[in-house]
Amino acid sequence: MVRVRFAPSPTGPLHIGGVRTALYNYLFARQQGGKMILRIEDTDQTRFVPGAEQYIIEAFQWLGIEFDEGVHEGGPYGPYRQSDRKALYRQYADQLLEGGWAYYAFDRPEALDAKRKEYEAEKKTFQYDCTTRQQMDNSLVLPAEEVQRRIESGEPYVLRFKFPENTDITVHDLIRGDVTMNSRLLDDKVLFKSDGMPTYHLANIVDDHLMEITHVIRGEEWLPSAPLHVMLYEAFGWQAPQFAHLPLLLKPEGNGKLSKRDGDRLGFPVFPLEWHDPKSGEVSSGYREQGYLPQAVVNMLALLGWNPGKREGGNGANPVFQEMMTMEELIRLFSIEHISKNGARFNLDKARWFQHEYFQQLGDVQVAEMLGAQVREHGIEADAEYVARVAGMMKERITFPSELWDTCCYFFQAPTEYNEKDVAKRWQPGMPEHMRRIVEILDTVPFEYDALHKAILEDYIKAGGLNTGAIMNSLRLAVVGRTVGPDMLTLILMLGKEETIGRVERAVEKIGEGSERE
RNA sequence: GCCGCGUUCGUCUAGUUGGCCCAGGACGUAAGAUUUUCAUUCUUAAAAUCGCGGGUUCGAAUCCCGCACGCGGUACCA
Repeated sequence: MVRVRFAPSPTGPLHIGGVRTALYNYLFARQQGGKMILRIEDTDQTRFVPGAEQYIIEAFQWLGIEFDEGVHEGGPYGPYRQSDRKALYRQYADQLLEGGWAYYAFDRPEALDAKRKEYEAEKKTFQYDCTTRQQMDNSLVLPAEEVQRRIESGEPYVLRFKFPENTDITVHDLIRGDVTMNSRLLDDKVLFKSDGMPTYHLANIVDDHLMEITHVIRGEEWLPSAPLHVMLYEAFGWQAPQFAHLPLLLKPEGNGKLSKRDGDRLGFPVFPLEWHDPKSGEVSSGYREQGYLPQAVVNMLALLGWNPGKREGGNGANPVFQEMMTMEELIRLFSIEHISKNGARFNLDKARWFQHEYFQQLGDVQVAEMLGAQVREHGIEADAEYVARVAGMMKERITFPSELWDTCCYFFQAPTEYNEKDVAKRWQPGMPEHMRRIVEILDTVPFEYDALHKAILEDYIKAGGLNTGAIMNSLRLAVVGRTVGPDMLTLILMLGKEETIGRVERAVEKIGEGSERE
């Protein structure tokens, strides 16, 4: 039975890189018929941010990434928050101590800092490892009685992992193959802190084992510490899970991994949900609040570092690839083998494209409801059936729900001003007279498409040798206030005879001869 | 510095056992068609000497070696 976990630490909002990691875990678990677990890794009490855990849960609910077990779901392997598991870790640390895999270290943080500075001055880097631990203040060099005395007197200490001196440690990674590092280059990581909490490394391994995790799918930033984890499993005599280290998500331009700063600077969210920082009061934008559909975010993220391979039925010489995929399809098509090894650069244009595609897939009823709500927000009472017709007609030009009102507003209210550039370009001398003639036509000809088309486009414009673009765009300007929008006659029919005539007359009055304005 | 990972169109990528690849798709870009306008839609185009340099081979994006560059790690943070 496959069991995977997503294990964030509640130090702030969830980054979309983290969302992608969780998504891949989820897709894999679902496809394999396994379980997906949410574990909160809050062993660093100093970095705890209130609200972060709740934010994480809410984000996944919005995205449609479901957990089978976890802080919010409960489950047979709980508790799922490491601070609630605190009492559990010490015995495992002791087990390591007994087996000679760990030792007490009394060095104070200040002493270690000083040591690092000292090395730095000589352009070297200090590392607490097999080459230096003999010179440090620990149970490897101190007499047993002295160690005992210091512990009993309450002197603070940490427990460090004791790496064997010169052995190659190989991590088998599902994405990268075998990665080998020599233990002499690895430092004796702290496993148990002086505050009585384990560090990530210890807690993570203990919990993964206890929770019977079979596959660890996590970010590439963990690859350098994977040998430590492998050694830890060996020290405990436990079977290690399979590892898969995901490529990083890179910023859209320049170098480095995607950060909060980039989002703010380049104008796109790096968080699924809007986040209000409780300490600084700073607000960071979220995909949800910007109007992105969760399906679009999921689809876009899934393809950043993974692809489904060739589409079934595509011909060999010119393969076609599928990009639009529902969560169900992603689950069916997902495979660790198709995860790429190199970092993926985040692309805002592609994200917007997905959003447009998914917005088009929304049902007409749903779009009508969105539009209806915005109409009401502007204090306008409109017939539901009319709103639905407008929504159906305008949907294809919309990417974000927030654009709905702006692109459809003239269906519900007459323009109060006329776009200056459009006036300058289209409202040529003599235009008021043409508009008056069109008002006449509107008033006398049967108010239906074919009749209006014949009377305006053919009899008046074409037969009169007039410029279609100039007249029709001026008419549009008069009716909607700018020169964008759907077919003019359809629009007129939607608005009704009186409303249209009223708008044209008002425009003539307000714009006048146009060219003489100001 | 040291260790590790990576390197195919501007971006995401296909390419899994070397020949069907003078490298395919998508986004973006450009042009055209459609429309009275904008958007949509459709068609077409430009766009990678497969990081560089050597090898192996009849034949390499695909195998080997070296180099360069980028990224990650190097905390009593995760």
